[in-house]
Amino acid sequence: MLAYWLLKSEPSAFSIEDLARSPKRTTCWEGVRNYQARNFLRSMSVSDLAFFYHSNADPPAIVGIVEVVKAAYPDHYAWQPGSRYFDDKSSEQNPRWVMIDVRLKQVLHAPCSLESLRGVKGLENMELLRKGSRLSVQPVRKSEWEIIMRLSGAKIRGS
DNA sequence: GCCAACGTTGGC
DNA sequence: GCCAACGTTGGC
Repeated sequence: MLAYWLLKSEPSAFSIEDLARSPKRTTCWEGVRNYQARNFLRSMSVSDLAFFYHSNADPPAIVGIVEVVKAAYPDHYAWQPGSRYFDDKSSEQNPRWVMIDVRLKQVLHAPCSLESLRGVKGLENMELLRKGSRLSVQPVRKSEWEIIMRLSGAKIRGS
């Protein structure tokens, strides 16, 4: 069963333009260091779709659509001393954190700013819009996905 | 830059 | 197990 997600990235760290320039428009999604977010990464399957969201941006917005092309595997950055993602409690023998690979499917012609999504009927319970929401990996309901796809004018089929 | 909302850490 | 202190996220 195809599932839908939302992935946050600060464009100053890694933007949708960076992804568009990446080899095969594909990147690993490393650095998630929150247990709830990690568990969502583990739940992802190849061919699941996700919104690419620019956080700490002007304006914060959903800017594209990516596809999961590799399911969760150990995040080796956690083992690298000096990496900003280093975690001495993670090891090759006992990996604590995981990453996935995603490929860019589409850059939205009309990005959906956070502000523009507030008040949209059907998005009342969306995690992204919850006050104080900080989850960097979050599930998106199919109904929410379809509403946003329509708003953005994106052409990808959601089935 | 401010600060609310979190998650984590560590003393007890 | 509680909870205060602290660090981080991320909108504004």
